[in-house]
Amino acid sequence: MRVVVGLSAVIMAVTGQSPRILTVRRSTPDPWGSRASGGELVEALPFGPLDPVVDRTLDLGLRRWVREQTGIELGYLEQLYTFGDRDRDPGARVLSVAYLALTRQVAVEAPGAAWRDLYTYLPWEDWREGVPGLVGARIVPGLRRWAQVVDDPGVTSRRWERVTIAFGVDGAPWDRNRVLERYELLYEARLVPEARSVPGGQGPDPAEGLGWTLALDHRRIAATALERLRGKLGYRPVVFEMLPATFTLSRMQQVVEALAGLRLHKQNFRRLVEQDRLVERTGEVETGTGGRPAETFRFRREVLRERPAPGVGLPGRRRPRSPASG
Amino acid sequence: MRVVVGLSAVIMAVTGQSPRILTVRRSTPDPWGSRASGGELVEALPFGPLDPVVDRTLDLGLRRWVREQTGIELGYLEQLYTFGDRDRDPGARVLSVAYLALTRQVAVEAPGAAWRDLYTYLPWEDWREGVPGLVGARIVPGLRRWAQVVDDPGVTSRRWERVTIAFGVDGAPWDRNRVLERYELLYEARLVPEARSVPGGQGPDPAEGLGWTLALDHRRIAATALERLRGKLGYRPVVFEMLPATFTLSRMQQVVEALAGLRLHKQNFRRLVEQDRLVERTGEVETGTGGRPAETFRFRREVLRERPAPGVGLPGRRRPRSPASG
DNA sequence: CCATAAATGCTCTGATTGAGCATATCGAGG
DNA sequence: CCTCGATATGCTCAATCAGAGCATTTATGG
Repeated sequence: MRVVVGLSAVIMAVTGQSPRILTVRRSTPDPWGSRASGGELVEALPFGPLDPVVDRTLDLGLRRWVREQTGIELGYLEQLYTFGDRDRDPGARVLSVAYLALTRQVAVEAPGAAWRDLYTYLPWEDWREGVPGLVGARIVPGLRRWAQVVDDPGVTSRRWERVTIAFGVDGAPWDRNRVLERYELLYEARLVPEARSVPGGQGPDPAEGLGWTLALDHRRIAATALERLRGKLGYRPVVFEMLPATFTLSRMQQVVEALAGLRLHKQNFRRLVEQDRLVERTGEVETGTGGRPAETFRFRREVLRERPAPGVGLPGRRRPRSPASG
Repeated sequence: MRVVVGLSAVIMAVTGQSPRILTVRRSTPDPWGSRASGGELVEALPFGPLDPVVDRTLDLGLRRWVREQTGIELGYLEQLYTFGDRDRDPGARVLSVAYLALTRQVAVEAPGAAWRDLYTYLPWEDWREGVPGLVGARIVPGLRRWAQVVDDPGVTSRRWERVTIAFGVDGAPWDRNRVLERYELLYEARLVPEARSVPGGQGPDPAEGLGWTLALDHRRIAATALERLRGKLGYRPVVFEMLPATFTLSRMQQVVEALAGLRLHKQNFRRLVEQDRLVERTGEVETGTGGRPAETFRFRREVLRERPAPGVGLPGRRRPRSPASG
């Protein structure tokens, strides 16, 4: 059996309050073929083949076809994970090396390409307005059922433990970084059918499906990307890849909140980034924000030489204060 | 050009004070061929092909051939990175998916296989006895030269900035997690020739080489593994994968120190893991340690449901106290 | 001029970290 | 039996930090 290697990209930006990813439309049965194959069109992450002769490195290969397909010249790029389950794509053994790219949002002229709100696909990850309704309404019940349908009590309890840890049930805290674990639980419990199991799969899923689907296992790739990015926010200055050269602290906070999926205390956020000397004032102000004009800042590169792990300092490193009951 | 996919494994354990990795001997020119190819023998990470028909997932494929080749049944396993530079292996386009496996040390009977101290290959990463001598003696001078040989002052300053950040020069702090960055700098500066550039490459490098070499880019893979593991120590209970079911806190500290490459304050270490309820007492003691008997502990699984990111809490999150001069 | 909306400044308190001093307990040697 | 050396384990102190909330400044729109 022949092995085919492809490269997929999660290209992320933040517009307004939304974390966005770039998607394209591809035909269902043969995502490798061109639009001619006549199948149904589904939304997918941009992906392309590795050219083993031309592309000196995997990174360069990805940059090449992203440029060719969308006109975007990628900046920050990082390898995420290589997916290669045998039944991923029936027919051939497809290995797909997934990448995460961060960018300021740019217009894309490619046909079929669009920036979509990431939480459209992973709605349970957005806690900015509090616990998302569907966690209590559908996810937890669904997962409880999944844990309980098996006869073996050992399996049930192992499954349920995973649920509590991943979704913060039963007094466990919500860990914003366990994005992939959550996705995989939902997948195992068949609450988020991947596209191959839902031939029609476009738009919000019928009946049981949660969130919108993407082709193949692309939603899993998106989850991997979000997990990586959330983790990295805290110890590498990646936010700045998604901000213009100068920006207000409010804007910066907005971007962080969009990615972390939670609200932050404004004054503390400001104190942290200033005290950590992650940014410096430009001296300019930005007016017209509806209130007092905001000073603008820029990333202070020198921080890289001053602190070991410069990042934005999100909450949650703290031990929960002694719980009432053990 | 045909693409070949292989799987390599960094199998780690800690014996005594040493973090070890499992290595095998392979013939130089054709690492894929069997021992018959007659070339020189070099040390390499264990690796094997992906069987696209048999192996349902990449993980399972790796577990399969590790079992077949070494008899080891792997436990904790995590994908690290996929290496695929074109000139990685002259001749074919080789894609190698690298994995990190953690284990308690076990005897391996496979011929040519051996447990080696990881710091044999990356000696500058071990700060347990203070700054390793070769950092000041050879690395920093070598990198300074590398930064300065170019004419373009922009290049020089960018190179030097990378050096200061990666190696903690010029007042910058040493960041134990930037393992890969350090390796890549040394590689670019040709201070750690990879095996293909050193046909004889076994044993401590002659003249300029730092540390022992491994076949191909396997030393880079080992660096990637160490970086990942050091990072994860702090927020996932991975140490326990490398400890027996019950252990003393001193032993646990020893393992953490071996991996993190630094010494920890004993009383604080103990306070942290106990206070974080990462472990619980077994009630037993272990005698014969040369002093007061040590109580033994076991991993407290429930911590996963109590804290968002349970790990061992290494130093370094704190801001450096106001430096004498800005 | 007044109300509203942001942006920014500051304070308070409990936790948490980094260091160091002090005590307990075992084995070996006299 | 007593002392010493080696660990293990307990506890305290001060500096720093995180989480919350109150207060002030400066725009814009009646």
